[in-house]
Amino acid sequence: MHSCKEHVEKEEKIIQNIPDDDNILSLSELFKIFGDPTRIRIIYCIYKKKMCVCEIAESINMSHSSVSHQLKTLKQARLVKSQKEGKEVYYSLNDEHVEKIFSLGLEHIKEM
Amino acid sequence: MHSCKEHVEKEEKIIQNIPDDDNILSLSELFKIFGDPTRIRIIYCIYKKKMCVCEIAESINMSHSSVSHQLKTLKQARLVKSQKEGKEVYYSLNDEHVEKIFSLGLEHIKEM
DNA sequence: TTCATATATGAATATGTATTCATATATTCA
DNA sequence: TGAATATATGAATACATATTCATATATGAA
Repeated sequence: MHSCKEHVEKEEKIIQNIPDDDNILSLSELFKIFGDPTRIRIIYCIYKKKMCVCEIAESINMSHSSVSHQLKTLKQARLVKSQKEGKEVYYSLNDEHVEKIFSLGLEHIKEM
Repeated sequence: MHSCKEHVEKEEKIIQNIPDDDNILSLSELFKIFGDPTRIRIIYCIYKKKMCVCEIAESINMSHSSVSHQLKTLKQARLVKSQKEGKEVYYSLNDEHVEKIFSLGLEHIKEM
């Protein structure tokens, strides 16, 4: 056969198929957001209807502070949006892809 | 209106829509795997054809050791499979969902 | 067998991050 | 105005993890 080094030279075009650094980083950042159980739970909470921080915290049994921090993360990633109503701030999903990405993920783990 | 506490009592059914802990954890573990740029690059490498550790390392310009560690992670998550050929070990994708999850992710970041 | 190459892996290090704690701001109500 | 409630946030802590380094194993070639 041939050595590994020869392989790499012959297959250099593969490198061109890899998205550029910006896309790689954006993509991994996006998935990193979904890679935390608390954030998954929060997203499920507001999946069907908007909820305020207090409701979310009670529902998933986490501290208000922790939920607030994670909501900030989710908002910076533009996956949720917020809407102030009096004392309360209501959060809801901001992206139609979230549902699809979730269902694919669930499909995957159910087949494993 | 009504207080936040009243809200939570009225909406208790929302909790039932949240998948159980096992599924939440499996889902976040799955996305966590995709949440690292090195692993994303590796997956792109072996997206179309199997590659050995050495080829992957050269392609993404990472140390063999680092790539090997990450391949172990990917294999434990059952996203890649390996196949020994002589001195070399070839890795390839092990899941038809990966492609779909990636395309959705790319769709998302391109619209942001 | 000896050497070179390919891969794997435990340990150490460095970095990132989730949660908690204390505190600040804002709103509503008495 | 003062008290209670809802949310936000900086700092500290605790924990997870990506990479490196050193080393081990395995295969093939000389």
